Amino acid sequence: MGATKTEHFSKRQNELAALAKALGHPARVAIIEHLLKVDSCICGSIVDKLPLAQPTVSQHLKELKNAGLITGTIEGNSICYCLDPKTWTRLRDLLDPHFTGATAKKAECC
Amino acid sequence: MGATKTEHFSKRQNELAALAKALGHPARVAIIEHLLKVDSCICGSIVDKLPLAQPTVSQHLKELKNAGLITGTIEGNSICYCLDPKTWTRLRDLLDPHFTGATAKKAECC
DNA sequence: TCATTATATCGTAATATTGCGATCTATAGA
DNA sequence: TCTATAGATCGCAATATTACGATATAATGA
Repeated sequence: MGATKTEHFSKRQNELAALAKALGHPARVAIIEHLLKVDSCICGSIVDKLPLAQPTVSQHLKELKNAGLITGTIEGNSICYCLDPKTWTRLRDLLDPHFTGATAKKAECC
Repeated sequence: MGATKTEHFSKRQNELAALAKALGHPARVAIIEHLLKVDSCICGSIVDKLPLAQPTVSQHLKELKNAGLITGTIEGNSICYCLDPKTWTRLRDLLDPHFTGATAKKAECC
């Protein structure tokens, strides 16, 4: 009780759920959108852009990294975070059948 | 503390996060995929397809409904759940710039 | 070497999620 | 009306997430 029963679901379902979960917080969405905007790799100045304390941002970055959505590379004194295109492609592929199937439905299915 | 500071983020960021969060559990992904598969509206037989008790499934359905990803219509004695194409279109639109931007990045950005 | 800067980690409090047994509600059918 | 069935809701226990102050780590520059 309380713990998600991941073992009862398929690898694919768990994979999609894990990626979606990583995006399931506005701070993490904001981080992603910031990385998109600055285009070049931004380092820890992400902290300045968010209304959260440094340890909290660090924790969110860690979760995004664990999910594979971003990478972090040591750049001298600081860390360079950027989006990982591989994982985003994967997420798109995982969601594509859902988008296609769901939007093909008639609005008043029931 | 412990409560997400949603008010500090944009409406768009919160909207995307809420949809992603709703998909952030394998059971809910499984429900969505089942609804996609049966194509016609399936009712409460979803419970039989999942390795979870009826109250738990009901709760997951509620969350998907709150997020707007599915609709539930009373059908005599039972309830007919189906995907809501509007919300799926919206989610695709919200994610599209991310996919486009992220996959356009060179792999070795750092 | 020592101070500074950048970031991660620890520890902890508040809150949210997950899961389910028990129970409630509402419709269907006898 | 009575009973059965489908779902929702309640209440609780276990666990996970969110947030942050304090502190640790590691590279930079004086």
